[in-house]
Amino acid sequence: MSRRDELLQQATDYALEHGLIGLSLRPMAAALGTSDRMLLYHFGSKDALVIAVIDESTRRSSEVLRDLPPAQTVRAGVLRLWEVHTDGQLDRCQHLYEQASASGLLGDEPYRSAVRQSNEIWAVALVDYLTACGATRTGARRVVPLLDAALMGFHLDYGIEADSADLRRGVRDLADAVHRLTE
Amino acid sequence: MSRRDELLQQATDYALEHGLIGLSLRPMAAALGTSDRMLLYHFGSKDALVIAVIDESTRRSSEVLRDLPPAQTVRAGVLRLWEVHTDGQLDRCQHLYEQASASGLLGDEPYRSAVRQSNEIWAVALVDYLTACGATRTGARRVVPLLDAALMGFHLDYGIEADSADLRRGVRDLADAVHRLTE
DNA sequence: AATAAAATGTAGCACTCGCTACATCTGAAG
DNA sequence: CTTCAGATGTAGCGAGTGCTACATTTTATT
Repeated sequence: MSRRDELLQQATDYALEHGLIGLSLRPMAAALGTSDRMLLYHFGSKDALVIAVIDESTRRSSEVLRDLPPAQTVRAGVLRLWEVHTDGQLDRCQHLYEQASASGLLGDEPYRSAVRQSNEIWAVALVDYLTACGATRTGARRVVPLLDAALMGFHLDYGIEADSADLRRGVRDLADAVHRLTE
Repeated sequence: MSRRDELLQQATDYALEHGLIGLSLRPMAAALGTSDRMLLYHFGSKDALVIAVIDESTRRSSEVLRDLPPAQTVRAGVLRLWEVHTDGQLDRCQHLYEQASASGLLGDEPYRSAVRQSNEIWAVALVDYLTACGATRTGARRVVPLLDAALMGFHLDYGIEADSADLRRGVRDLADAVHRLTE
């Protein structure tokens, strides 16, 4: 593994823990046991580093989805998806995506492009998982926009305290709706 | 209107246009025809100013919802809600909320508290609108978590190009699901 | 008009930011 | 061993940050 790749792994870990918003090179470099100078040497600029981190985070999260054992039904699959969303690895990746997305809201680069690409990869992974749970491919594709939006919305609204009765019922309602739409 | 209130209105306008992330006092003050010194004098600190701006934005958006003529059915109401979401005033308020929410994801104050309060006010406004569209109060309350999450998710995913076929179908699916759940 | 209080302007402090110039070190090829 | 390119350390630049000290002007009250 090249030095750049090593640093990318560590930088992604750091960003997943500390967030993208307000990220600055010097504290990150210190935590990684290197210097801002080296990060810029290997990545070219802060923007390029941020893009690489977003890409790596997207890669990791879709890998999680690919390795997730399919559920018996689409309804169960959606419930499982939400469980995974609130669980360590994916939770942080989702945070990172949401931060990047919010940062790109007004069209600011590099977030806008990075987020769009990330979103496409994620949508494909979602479709694959739903089909593995028994949905037709067209049905899965049809329902992914709603599913993705609702999952992200739940995650953003209840991000910290992911354990309210309202939330649980909301997720159940979502699972039912998605199930019905893929029949 | 006190000087503070005048400045708050202008500051909110500015934040709605330029975003919360990376907001800094001096450019904002210059655009408002005042100085960072004065903003800090009237609001005490940047954090306090940001909180005030979030509150004002929340007030404006729930006012939009309160003044929105009810639709004939819940389904039509949801479609109307999405239209309003992509339309000038509310669109920007939603952007601001999403930026604040993303900033508070890891628990950072003052965003965390401000966002929670904003979210509660918004949920109440949503319930009121749904009931005005013919939903029962319990039905509306039940479905608001899913509705709010999905609307925000759509907004975040398709924030810039709010005109794709996928998105339109997603919104229609959401409207159907919400309609069914409030019957 | 005198006085207190609120509002504003000026200047700057201490700090962080991304980034760069330049020197140095390391390790493999010739 | 020499050479030379890639990797790293040191130091610092110029700009921007939130915020403050202090003086001054404006406004309202007695």
